Amino acid sequence: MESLRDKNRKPTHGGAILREDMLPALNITQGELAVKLGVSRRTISEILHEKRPITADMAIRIAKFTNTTPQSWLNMQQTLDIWQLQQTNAKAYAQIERVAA
Amino acid sequence: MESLRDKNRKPTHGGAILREDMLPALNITQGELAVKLGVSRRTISEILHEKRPITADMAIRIAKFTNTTPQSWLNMQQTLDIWQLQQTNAKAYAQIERVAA
DNA sequence: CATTCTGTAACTTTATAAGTTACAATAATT
DNA sequence: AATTATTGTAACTTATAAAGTTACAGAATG
Repeated sequence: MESLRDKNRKPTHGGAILREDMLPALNITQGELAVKLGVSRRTISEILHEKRPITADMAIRIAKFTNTTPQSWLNMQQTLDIWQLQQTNAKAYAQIERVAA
Repeated sequence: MESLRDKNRKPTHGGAILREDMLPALNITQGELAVKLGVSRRTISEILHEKRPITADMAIRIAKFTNTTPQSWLNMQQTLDIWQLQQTNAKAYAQIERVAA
């Protein structure tokens, strides 16, 4: 079974939102965006391709430029980070026992 | 003016919750907690003293052990990260202009 | 007072975000 | 079609920081 709310589904990367929704609307090149945000073109490119996380610093920059909140970007990243760790560290986490409620 | 909701106030570190609420209730030593979570005693000590962030990995470990959610711990950390960056990088962020809505 | 627990210094290892430069490939413009 | 702009990415470097280990002094506990 699959659905939009499938918990096992890989969460959305902020870069996808940026790439699919924000950038087209802004009508701006990656190079221009990089200058606006004060980062390198490479950083922008890699975020758009979901090759690196949106860090707290990047979230603040993107948020300011786009009139959104840093939290909205970081929450996405966080959800993804947790999902990824649960995949890669499943064994380690399975060893942790819950305390009695 | 100061209040609990003061936006300029430094946000709470997850370590404070752990130190003040969770640990006392659990009746467990730092060393024991470290073993339970599968990390070093030093890591626990420093988190309790708010000397390091609660990373995604730590959030998952703490959450599993205490029957809470990784998100709740990471959200706190995130809010703190953003607050701290806005203090230290204020100049850089001030340079970023907002796009026309 | 003896044992346990805690804080932290010193040091090492590992990971990774981010920058710069460069170049080939693709896309857009005239 | 030819020119120019834009993009993706490799190679390399730098900087930061999370986490571990060991060790020891001081505080707390029994």
